[in-house]
Amino acid sequence: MSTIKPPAPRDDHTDATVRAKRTRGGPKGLRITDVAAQAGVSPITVSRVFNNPESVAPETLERVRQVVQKLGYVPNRLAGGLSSARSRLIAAIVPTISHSLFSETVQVFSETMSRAGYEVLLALSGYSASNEESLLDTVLSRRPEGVLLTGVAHTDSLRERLRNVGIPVVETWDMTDAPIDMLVGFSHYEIGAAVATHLLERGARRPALVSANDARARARRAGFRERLAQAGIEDVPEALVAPPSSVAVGKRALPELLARAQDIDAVFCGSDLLAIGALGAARAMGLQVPSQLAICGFGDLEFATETTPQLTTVRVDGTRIGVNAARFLLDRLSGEHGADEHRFLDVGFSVVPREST
Amino acid sequence: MSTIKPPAPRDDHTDATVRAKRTRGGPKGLRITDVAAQAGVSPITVSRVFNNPESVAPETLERVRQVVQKLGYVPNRLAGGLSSARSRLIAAIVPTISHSLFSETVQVFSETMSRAGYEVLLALSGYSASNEESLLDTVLSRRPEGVLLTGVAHTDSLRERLRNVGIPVVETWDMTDAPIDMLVGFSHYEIGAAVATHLLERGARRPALVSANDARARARRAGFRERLAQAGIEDVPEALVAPPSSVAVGKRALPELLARAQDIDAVFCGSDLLAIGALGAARAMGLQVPSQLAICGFGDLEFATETTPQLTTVRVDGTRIGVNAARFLLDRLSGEHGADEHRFLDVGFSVVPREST
DNA sequence: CTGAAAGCGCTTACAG
DNA sequence: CTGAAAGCGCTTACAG
Repeated sequence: MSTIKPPAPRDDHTDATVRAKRTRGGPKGLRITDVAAQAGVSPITVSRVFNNPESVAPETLERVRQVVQKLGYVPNRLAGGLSSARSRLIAAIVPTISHSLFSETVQVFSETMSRAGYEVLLALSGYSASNEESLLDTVLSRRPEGVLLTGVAHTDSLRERLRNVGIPVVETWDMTDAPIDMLVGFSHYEIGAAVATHLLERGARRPALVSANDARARARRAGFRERLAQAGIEDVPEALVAPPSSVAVGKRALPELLARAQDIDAVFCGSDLLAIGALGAARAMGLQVPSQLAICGFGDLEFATETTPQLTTVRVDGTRIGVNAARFLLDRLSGEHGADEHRFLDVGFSVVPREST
Repeated sequence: MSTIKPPAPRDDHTDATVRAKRTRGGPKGLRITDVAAQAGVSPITVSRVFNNPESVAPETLERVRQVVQKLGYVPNRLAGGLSSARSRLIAAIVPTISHSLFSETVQVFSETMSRAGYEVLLALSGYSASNEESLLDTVLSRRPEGVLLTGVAHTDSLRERLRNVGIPVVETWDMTDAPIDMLVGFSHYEIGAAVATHLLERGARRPALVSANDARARARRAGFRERLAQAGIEDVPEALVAPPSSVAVGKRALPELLARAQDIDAVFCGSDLLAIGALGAARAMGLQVPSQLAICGFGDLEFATETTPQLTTVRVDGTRIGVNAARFLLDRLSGEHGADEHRFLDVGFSVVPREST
């Protein structure tokens, strides 16, 4: 009997020895080699069962799948992603999902991506462009294959970075001539103008504004003011409010405005929640809505139509944005559309006047 | 001159050669070795700059950071996670985030996790336990360090799997004696009972129910019916509705109920949206709310308080759930609390009667 | 249809 | 405070 032991012929043993030597972490989970050994195939074949099952013989496929099932093996996508440079991850950076129109977009975006085999990494930026930029770095560390962004007001550095990494990007919920890559949105400027037109047509003489101060709110404000200016109205009382917009904030904003200009006869609010708050305040002050004071919101939240028929609102299709943003990304990822094809979709909006409800 | 070329002594060169040989994917992004070379340190030191900066000399730290900044290097967390067995990922599996109370929970959960250096993988299960189970596998393939689950009604196989992987788990938005690990929620059964009590106290003699058919809705239904049974009311007209619950669905449900039992004087609806729909239907039928028909919702959505003071509702603190779920997970991850400490928090609820608004 | 070898880009566990 | 060696668990790009 030789005293020099030859290396164990079985992989099992070798692996165990090597692992014991390193002692990284505790007992490790199942690896592809465990499944391969049990099924009597090579690890590559197991990999194929997950990633390219058509290329595996039916019997082999079945055998491997049974072992996978029996062992409860779940492939490690950190390893898979590293090796294949395909993370199967999509990042979505949105300001917020609570009390918000964006939640609809994220919902359908996530559903659509999930159906296509991608998972969604959610990052909440809270309306700050610099915050968004630092979140992007965090998110890029996962090597996502695509990114959904909210709005078009990003830092230059974010824009540049994203162009450099070369993954597909969709900007949403806004409009610009110079998107980073693709875009699904609508014009906030046009909304402001349309609301101004609507209010003027309804006889408003002294319109006011309750608005947040983010990029999109500013665009609506600009459209609103410029349209009013065309009609000779230059002085537009404004109440700027900090996010998150809420009923309570709207309730406080209206009296403020009226204190500054008591002849206000119309208010454009940055969201339906603000509009509902303004409506509450108007009622409390004995003002008739809309006869004495017209109020317009933004977002057309489902409940608002039902509960506050006095309010005009602006309807925007967050679901359509989410679905199409996903499609744009998926088409690019599947190679159906080239990287030079900067697709663009304006989903539009509609002003929903009080009478129509 | 020898014709046999020795291996290049510089790493730079070797790397390039090796990479060219493999040609996996196109031109690769920056790696930690690129930063290391430029900064004149080893890759391990660069790694430390990101993961353990205190252990690096101040000058070295500064130098490396400058190179990182200049190059725009973003570490690859697929590689980092694989190597360290720390993915810095937390999975959140929720039924939906649109029109929903869960969006609040996800929002604060995500914010809290993000502040602690974790990212959130969002998975939308849509109220199906089997769907939830298959989503879990997808999600586990990313090797998350913790999982947030909605509700306590999971498949046995999900429960077992999750116990096996041994990562911290928080179940939320419900209550049970046998959680998988930790829990932050409240009792839907108790809510049903409390609403029944409330309606009875207000003089209801013939209460009805509009409810979805998921596990939590069933628990509320059970509490509602059992409390009514104690008061001698065994026959409770019910309308079962499919998710997603909406104003429109509530609007249709009420007439259905009344067609079956025209003497109904109170309705407990599974959500505020349903309640608002029922309110609309009641108005359309000329019924006074609450004097002729009391309506109770669930969720206490912000707008509801303001716009529909006729409705009673049940207030539940989704934000508190999210914050505490995150804390539970983080405490466990930081090692402050052992894996045997199955923490538990009942955040309770409150019935908000119509008068209080 | 299947597999052996090499590599993806990091970090661990030492040692100094 | 810093680094050389080895390994994390997969997949690619062949070859057969």
